[in-house]
Amino acid sequence: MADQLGVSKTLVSLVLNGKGTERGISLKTQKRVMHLAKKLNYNPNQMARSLRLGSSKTIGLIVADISNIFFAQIARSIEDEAGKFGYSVMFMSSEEDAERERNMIQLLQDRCVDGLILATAFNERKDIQKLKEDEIPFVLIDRSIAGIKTNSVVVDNYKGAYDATKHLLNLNFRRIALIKITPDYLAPIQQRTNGYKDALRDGGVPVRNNLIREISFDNVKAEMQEQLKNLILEHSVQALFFLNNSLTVSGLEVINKLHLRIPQDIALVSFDDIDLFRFAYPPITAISQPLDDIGRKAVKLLLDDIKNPKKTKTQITLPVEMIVRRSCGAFLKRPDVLGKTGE
Amino acid sequence: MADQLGVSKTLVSLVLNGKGTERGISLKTQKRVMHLAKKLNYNPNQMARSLRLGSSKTIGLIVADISNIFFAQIARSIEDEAGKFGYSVMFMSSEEDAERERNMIQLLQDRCVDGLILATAFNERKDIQKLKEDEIPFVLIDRSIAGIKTNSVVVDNYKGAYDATKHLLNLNFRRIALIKITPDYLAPIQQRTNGYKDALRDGGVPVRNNLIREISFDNVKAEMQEQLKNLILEHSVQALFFLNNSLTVSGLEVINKLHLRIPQDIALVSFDDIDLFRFAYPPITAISQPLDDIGRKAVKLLLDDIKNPKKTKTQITLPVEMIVRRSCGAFLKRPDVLGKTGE
DNA sequence: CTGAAAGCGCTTACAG
DNA sequence: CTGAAAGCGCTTACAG
Repeated sequence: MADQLGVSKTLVSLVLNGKGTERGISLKTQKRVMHLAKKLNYNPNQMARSLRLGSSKTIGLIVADISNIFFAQIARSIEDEAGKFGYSVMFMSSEEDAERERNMIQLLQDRCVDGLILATAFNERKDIQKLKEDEIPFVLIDRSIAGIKTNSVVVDNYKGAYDATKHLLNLNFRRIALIKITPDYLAPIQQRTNGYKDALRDGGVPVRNNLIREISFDNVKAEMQEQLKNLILEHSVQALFFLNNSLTVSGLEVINKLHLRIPQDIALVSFDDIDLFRFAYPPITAISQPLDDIGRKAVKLLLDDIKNPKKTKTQITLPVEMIVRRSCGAFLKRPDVLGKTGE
Repeated sequence: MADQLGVSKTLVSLVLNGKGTERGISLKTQKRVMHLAKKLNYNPNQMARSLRLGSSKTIGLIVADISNIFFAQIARSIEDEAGKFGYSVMFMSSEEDAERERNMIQLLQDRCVDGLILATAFNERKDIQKLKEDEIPFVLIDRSIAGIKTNSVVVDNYKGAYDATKHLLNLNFRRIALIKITPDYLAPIQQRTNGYKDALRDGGVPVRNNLIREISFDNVKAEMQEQLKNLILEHSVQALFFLNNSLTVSGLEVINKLHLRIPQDIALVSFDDIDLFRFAYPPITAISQPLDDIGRKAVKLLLDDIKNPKKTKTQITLPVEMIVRRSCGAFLKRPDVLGKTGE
């Protein structure tokens, strides 16, 4: 510590925290302190600081899998936005496992994060309720939990799915399968499923439950193959609606392996758009989400909440956009396609 | 604190840290402590612990951009491996900016990380030298720094680039351009460039410096368009070798826009393989890197170094693999292609 | 077998 | 205008 100056650490601390003038410390002394601090490249130990202040200037981020481009991109914007306000971020991947997530939250709390951003795998209110009771600031992204008021920034899943399904319907597809991921209690999955069902009904097409399939998060490859084979070969499905990007990628793989042509043999739409879909053959029609915005808004909400824990929580729903490419034959509309897909 | 038991916090601390028996605390007391700890869901404050112990069980990760799938995947495996040993990871994106990176290292040090994993943007030995002097454990990934012994895990860039170029040569391409990113002082870029040059020379093709182009990290889109146009239209380039995945993606975009066919009008190879390339049309031939292995090995090296700072540093070079797909016409070898590409 | 005390490096209420 | 002291929540050397 800089008692090389013959002053107390109190004084140094005061000056370094910008409370110099406020506390009436002579400008001369302030200058001296600042100067030496710079020269010594002195930075206060954040650990000690945090311990004293009870705030670590760190936020925790838990997502299903940081290597999924969807979350990676959100993580990037969170890091960026948080950084502007002097916050660092610690990330963890829950792998859609609630128990793992519980541990991670504990870990993060032990590390005294000031707040949490969660794409939570929790289905029950209980866990979230606990967070509220513990009064740790947090905001839910991507997935909200029904029946409990929290900060959240999600996307209009219902509309996205409705639009995607309607798009398929407009192109005269009738046998449209839905491929979702388990755990399927997650809000977005349910909302998307509802959008699909309602669009079907509104289009006069009955919802067939055997065209709705679930694939588990940790065994996508094997199950996808099985399900698609069954769906396409035995249930004459004409179009596929995948509920997230990894599902679509994996589906694409299987379709290739089966030597099926898109959209002639099978059409498809993806919820969640990634670079790959622009370059795939053919380019994939997808519902695109405003990832940067999700991250940015989440940080804003969180920092507000940290500063002002008593304020009422706010729910943000961001719009999605359908990017029509060629995986449904939208730009083709050749009679043979139409003929084939009509029922 | 659990003085509900009528014992001292010394005792509690001892028991919780597994030093109970070693210190001869009665099993009965130990049980009682453990029990209450569980019941109260008591977890020691890591902040205080770290302050006392001088170790935070946290590692810092700095990469150019966490949203690049290349780094995201490495981050995932780092998180995973580190987690197994009770370490959490804090990440930051340097955007290839050395000054930014310097700040981040400082930030991370202030936060008392136990060690650093860096895909560094530094070109000078100086910065790395400083890390060594400060005796903060670290390991370099993806990029090593010439002339200084540090822990590092990188990939055989020279061989990857050599193979890719030779592959192109074997298919009778002669006018092969190299697209790299600036800053181009980064070791991998240089090594890859050398691999390209040597393969050319060994194949009896002179190295033409005007076929080697640089694109800056923060302005890829605009520059790519300009460079490719010039290269293809004015320098009759037949094949493109992109030095990383974002370059390739951006290149693909421009090629599409120019309505050029791959590989008939222009062939290409990418260093670094991503999902997209399997599904692109046509699928892209690429040099694939063992991402998980990079992350895992980096963590191992780092934890070793933390435990044993005096040990000599170790350099790991992992092999790469060329995945031949169809962007060079490898599977076609139609006479017209061969004829067209011969010089 | 168990506990009182010191100290990790800060910040801030209090006193002068 | 400046400083001594307490305290954030731990761990550990020391004493009994």
